[in-house]
Amino acid sequence: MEADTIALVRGEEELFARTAHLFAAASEIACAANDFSTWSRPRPASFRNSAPSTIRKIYRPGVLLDPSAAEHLREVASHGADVRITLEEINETIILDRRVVILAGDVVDGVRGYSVLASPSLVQGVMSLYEAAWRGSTELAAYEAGFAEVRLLAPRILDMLASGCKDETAARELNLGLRTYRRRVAELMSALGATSRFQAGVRARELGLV
Amino acid sequence: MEADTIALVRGEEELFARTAHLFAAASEIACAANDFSTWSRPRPASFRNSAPSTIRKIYRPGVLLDPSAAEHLREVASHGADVRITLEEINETIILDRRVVILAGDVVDGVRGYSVLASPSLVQGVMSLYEAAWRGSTELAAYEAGFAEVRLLAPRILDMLASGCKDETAARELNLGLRTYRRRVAELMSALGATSRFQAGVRARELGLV
DNA sequence: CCCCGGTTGGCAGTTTGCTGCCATAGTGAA
DNA sequence: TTCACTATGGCAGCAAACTGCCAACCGGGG
Repeated sequence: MEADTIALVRGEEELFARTAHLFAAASEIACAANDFSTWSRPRPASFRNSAPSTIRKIYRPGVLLDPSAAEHLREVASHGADVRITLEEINETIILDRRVVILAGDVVDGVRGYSVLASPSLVQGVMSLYEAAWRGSTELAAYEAGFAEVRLLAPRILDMLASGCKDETAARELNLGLRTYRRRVAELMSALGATSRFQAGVRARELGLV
Repeated sequence: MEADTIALVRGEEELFARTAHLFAAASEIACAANDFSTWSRPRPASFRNSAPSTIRKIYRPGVLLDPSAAEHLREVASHGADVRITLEEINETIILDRRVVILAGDVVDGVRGYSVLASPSLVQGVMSLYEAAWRGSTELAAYEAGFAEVRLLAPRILDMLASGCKDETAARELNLGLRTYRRRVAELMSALGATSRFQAGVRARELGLV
């Protein structure tokens, strides 16, 4: 892959086929993802012949609502990766050794497209954006500390929301004040990165929480 | 299975294993389902040794939003089945030859439970409810006639909703009046059988529409 | 004991979403 | 053209949801 090429790749299989050697050789990996389905597919161990010195990952808070996903994140973090949580919308991104950038694009016909960039100036630009996002995000452990409590109530809130009943009914059902219930819903929506209840419903379903 | 037995079955596999002979022998099948994942799994042709004389199916309007599901429904209908659409919430049900009732229950640990009833009085009761639902529903073809137009706009409405923007913004984006946009949303929600936007988001995602 | 930081929930005001009503405009049939 | 029917969208009133403010209510230190 030449240094100034922009390669368009369709599907994760092709992506990994063409970038396996880069992953294998990378000593520094930085990535960002909105949900957990991206970049998280287990890859053959053969792809990895030496542990990269630094791994940085940025996720949306929503992934923490899925217990197994949260567990996986903690696992990764305990192996030396830096995992952070951001409240902002973020494009799915991988940066290898500050030299190659992989940007996820749209899904057409069920397969996602990826752009692989190696041009130094482009990589430089993406890298600075990534750094900004990184600075604006929170360490996983710190975030989780204040998040554990929300998770306790979240499933029941989600059940109420998904049942289609109105806030007043749901609050009564959960023995909460209307104000408190709505506070919880607001926290939940912020955790899901949603700005409308419809969107929150979609994301909750995407994460398999309902 | 004795005539006055209520059998509880866990999972579709067990259900079909225990009722395959009933399906094979049935000359009249009536069923109702909210979405398309139930009862629609293709079954081995060996289960069927003579075509039932009448097949009746009731679905929620939401299934028509999924093109492939709608196509499948038309296919079934063209083979002689009576397919209808109802606006009401409806429990997943199968009635075989007016003698055996299968009612879907809750999902626990990922597998759905089913109750198989053969008691004449119970079957009678369920049957009358089914008939009521049947009378209150609309022939597929008739329903689709007035539905085609909604489907034209639905994807864009869904995109707007899923993007989290507010109605005013979405209406502008689609060159619609606010009133008309909200009318479309209301139609869509009714089609999805949702009473809140959160619920609509969940169902839209369930149907893979976003 | 008091003080503190945090949570709760009532109240009120604002925003957003919902719907009936109706004037208007377009379309097709008689 | 005239009539009937339907879609549109503005308006108004209402319902639901969001939010700031604040008083009340906890535990845990001092």
